[in-house]
Amino acid sequence: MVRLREFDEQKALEAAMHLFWEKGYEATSLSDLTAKMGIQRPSIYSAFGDKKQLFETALRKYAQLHASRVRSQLHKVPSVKEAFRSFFKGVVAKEYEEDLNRGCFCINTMVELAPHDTKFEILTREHQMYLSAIFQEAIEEGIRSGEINKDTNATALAQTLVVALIGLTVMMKSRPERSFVDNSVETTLALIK
Amino acid sequence: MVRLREFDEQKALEAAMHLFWEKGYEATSLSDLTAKMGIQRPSIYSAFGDKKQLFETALRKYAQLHASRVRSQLHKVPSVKEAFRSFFKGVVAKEYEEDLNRGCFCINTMVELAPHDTKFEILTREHQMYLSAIFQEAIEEGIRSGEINKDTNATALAQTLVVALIGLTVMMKSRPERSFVDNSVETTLALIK
DNA sequence: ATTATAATATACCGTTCGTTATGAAAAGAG
DNA sequence: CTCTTTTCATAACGAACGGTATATTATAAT
Repeated sequence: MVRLREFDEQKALEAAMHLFWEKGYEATSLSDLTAKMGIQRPSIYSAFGDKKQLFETALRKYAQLHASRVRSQLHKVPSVKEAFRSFFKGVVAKEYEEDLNRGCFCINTMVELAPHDTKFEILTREHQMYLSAIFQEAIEEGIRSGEINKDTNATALAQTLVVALIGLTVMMKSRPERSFVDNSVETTLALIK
Repeated sequence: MVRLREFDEQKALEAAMHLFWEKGYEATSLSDLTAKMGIQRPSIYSAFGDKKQLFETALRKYAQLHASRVRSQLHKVPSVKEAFRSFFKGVVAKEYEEDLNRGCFCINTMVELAPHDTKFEILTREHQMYLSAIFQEAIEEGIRSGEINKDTNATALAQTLVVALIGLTVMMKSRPERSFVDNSVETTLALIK
């Protein structure tokens, strides 16, 4: 039992995550990975397995970070309606600030891998379900506090907001005029009554 | 001047379109293409140029077919509201009927290529703008006929429906329970008042 | 029938792909 | 120090990639 690992496994994984996030699975080569992760090929294989396994590990890490980020963003403001508004506006603002348009790693994977790989179909579906549950809890809290109409179908509304979020994120990859997404956000938020 | 082309160029292009649609750009190889198109590599290059050019031609063909299909679907029923309902329900039904989940070729390209290739950023954006214009015209017709509230912002509503359509199409790639998308469709359609 | 031209089919090009065998370097255990 | 074990770096593996040179086949014009 000797010679400890010289590289930071979590740092290397984050580098891989950002690379797969930006370029997708197929378009990311092992040469890209070794360059950005700062380690050699055999180190990748010994620490993370093959390319698909590394991708899966990176995606799981992303999903965790993303879910906790969404959860905290939604509870930053006392008003639920304002929380959703600032959340959606934040997503839009962030995407328009960046030069490169990475969107959401999970959504990218839903498009690239989910249709041909059951493992990623399940993984991405469960993440969306989790987001939907987060949304639903916030909505139900708004109903209890009287901020949201009490005959609101919280489940259906949460699911609709998840779909809208996906649509927005994908739409922004084609860089439409800002007004397009702004209009869409405002119109969608009007569903929270 | 001599020896006419033995293969049907449009048939070959359609085969390429379905292949790129199903697998995306990177995951589709020239061997896949020659197999499905029924022609050899040099025939592809002489008739369609390189892989990227063939992809672009296939996507343009898809966009034309898709736009005309959407337009006709939206004008099949006299009531605009019912037209949108049957359109969205048709999209959902079709996707759940199929074994393989291809989604929309243009949306797939928005995710895979638009962020890294300006040509496809523009091409996919313009298609979404065109769809939005088709939606908007239908909404305005509904306003004129009195079926839709006259203080409706037709532009914003059309843009919102496009975003919802994208979100639905992508979400279905993870094969969620049918109720998820059904709820989402109904809630979104409620925006047309 | 011969010639010229274009489309086919075969086979191969150099690269790059994901993966791994090999050996040197490093460090705790005896 | 010596042994043992794991990590690291180099380099190579076969396979598949996108793309093309070559030669054969087929046809319209002369």
